[in-house]
Amino acid sequence: MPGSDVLDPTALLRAAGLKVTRGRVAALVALGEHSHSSAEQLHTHIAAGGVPMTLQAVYLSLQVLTEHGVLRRIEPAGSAARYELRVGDNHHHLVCTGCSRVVDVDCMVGEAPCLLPADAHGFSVQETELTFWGVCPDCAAQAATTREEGAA
Amino acid sequence: MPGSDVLDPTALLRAAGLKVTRGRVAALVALGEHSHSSAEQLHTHIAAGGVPMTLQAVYLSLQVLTEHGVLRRIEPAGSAARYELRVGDNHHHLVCTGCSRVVDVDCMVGEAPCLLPADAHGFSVQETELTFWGVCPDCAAQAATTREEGAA
DNA sequence: GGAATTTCTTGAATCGATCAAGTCTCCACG
DNA sequence: CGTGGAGACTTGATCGATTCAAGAAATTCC
Ligand SMILES: [Mn+2]
Ligand SMILES: [Mn+2]
Ligand SMILES: [Zn+2]
Ligand SMILES: [Zn+2]
Repeated sequence: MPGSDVLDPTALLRAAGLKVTRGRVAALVALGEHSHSSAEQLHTHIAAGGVPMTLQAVYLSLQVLTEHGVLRRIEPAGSAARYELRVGDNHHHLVCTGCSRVVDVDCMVGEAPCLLPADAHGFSVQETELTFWGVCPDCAAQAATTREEGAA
Repeated sequence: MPGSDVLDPTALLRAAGLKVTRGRVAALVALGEHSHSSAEQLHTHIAAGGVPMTLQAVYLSLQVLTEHGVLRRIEPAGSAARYELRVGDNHHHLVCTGCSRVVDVDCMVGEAPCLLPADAHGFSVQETELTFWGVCPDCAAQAATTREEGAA
């Protein structure tokens, strides 16, 4: 079924004017399968896929891809930077305070920027970063189990 | 004029059940005068105020004060953690992409949490963190000057 | 004022990320 | 095809922010 592939790494790289290399392709594929992963997580996934690649090479690829707008980099407080392929769509993130899992949250108000401060203090606001912190279902279940065990 | 003091470090510490020490008082006073400062900036301010205190001691004090809810700690992406005395009022921050300066932004919708995601994905949302990124007046002026010089 | 508790100092270590120099790969051109 | 040169990748060092650990000093409560 041609065209059913969600991601064409080669096309993405060519469109960005970047060389098509094994490492970059591997990084893009890994990100397509594991969005919001850290550099180390991606390195692990890439290695598991059979592509030999240094962690530093992963960092380099992610840096270049981010600089060229192919990737988006987010830095939730208290955890390593995460990367994703969704760029330029003004979506937001929900971060679990237990396991640092990150999931996408669409903007609830409309187009970008979906929110502006009441008083900008003379700043020219270019980006509205909205991060929700909470506990994901898995962590909530785990906490419930732990409480039961403690009470028993 | 008794009572005109904006901050009583000793009372704050006692209320939190913490020992009143020179270092903690110095940290609170410095924060009162320089909100949203980093640990190193606070250390510099404290030293300038004539109080001998190690950078590590500043980190320890900030950690304890944050754990006890006396301080709030924020971690803007790409810069060191900042601290402030405004706790529990659900206000937000405006960060300059040029100099990392941080200023307060009051919530524009109402009480906490002033915003909730359209789809919480099963998470129990506990905190809504909203960060605006932009360029502050000083940096904008500086950029304008630089451009003029470049054009001249 | 003195003992017990905690905080502070000194120094090392950690984590995530970046830098630097040399080697290897991609790809445009012959 | 075959090759040359820009630019990726590897290896190893380095960095900044923060934390950890053990002993010395300070604070609190009697
Ligand atoms: Mn996302
Ligand atoms: Mn603030
Ligand atoms: Zn979780
Ligand atoms: Zn600025």
